[in-house]
Amino acid sequence: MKIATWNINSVRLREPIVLKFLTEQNPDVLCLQETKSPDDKFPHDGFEAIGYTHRAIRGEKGYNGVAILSKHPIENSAHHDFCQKGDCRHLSAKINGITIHNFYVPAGGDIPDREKNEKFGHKLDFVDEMTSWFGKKGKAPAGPSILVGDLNIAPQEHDVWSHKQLLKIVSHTPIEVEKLLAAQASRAWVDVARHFVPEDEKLYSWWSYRAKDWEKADKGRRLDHIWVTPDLADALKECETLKPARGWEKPSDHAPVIATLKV
DNA sequence: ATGGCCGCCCTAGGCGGA
Repeated sequence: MKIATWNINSVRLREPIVLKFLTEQNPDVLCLQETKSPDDKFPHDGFEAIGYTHRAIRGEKGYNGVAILSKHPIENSAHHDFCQKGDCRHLSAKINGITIHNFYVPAGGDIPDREKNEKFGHKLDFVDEMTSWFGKKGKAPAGPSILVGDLNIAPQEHDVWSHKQLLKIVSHTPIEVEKLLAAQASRAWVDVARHFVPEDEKLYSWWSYRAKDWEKADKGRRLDHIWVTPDLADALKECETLKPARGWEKPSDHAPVIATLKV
């Protein structure tokens, strides 16, 4: 099973490169974030035509939005309303007996202080709720699971271009990292990218639109993650970040991350 | 931090992204 995650920053605008990605990489499942499309305007037809005949979508106008495209039947899909905002930041689907969670964690605004910036508070509360929901007393579904998405936190020193310069920048502050690691511990989730790439090697999935030359500057962050429950760890075969996709025509600022499992 | 770019929306400046 090949599963991919990609923050697409408008699925309608970027339908052509999503189709290119699906055609070239042929994943079984693709989880999208920031689709920025209400459900009645989701571009189903192109995905249907190339074999992604099973889809779960949860979108809203203008912001957020998540979708799961699959070549295999979706046995059931569900949504958990983190922070009770009624927004579109989580969607789960059971495919081939595995529960897949697709997350778009709040970005958190600019100031890393919940007293001065309520978006930062929302982000921290969202990740706390992930920890409790997946914890022993939580209501998240049991069994083999894969958690993917734009978690908007780069936890490790070499998940950012400069650990020192980003310590006070939202996405890499110690409080965010602490909370993300707690969420990871809630089910002993295995960080798939780091399962294959040593911790002292730089690894990014996002490069800002603002850099004049994103590739040359290479000031990236690893914000997009794939986690699996420990019962799936032995099945892990490979994990790739498709960096060239960041340079495709009219790209997203995120690159897709792809994991392959022998299941 | 590079705050220089993107995409969305009651089409145009404001909001959100990170």
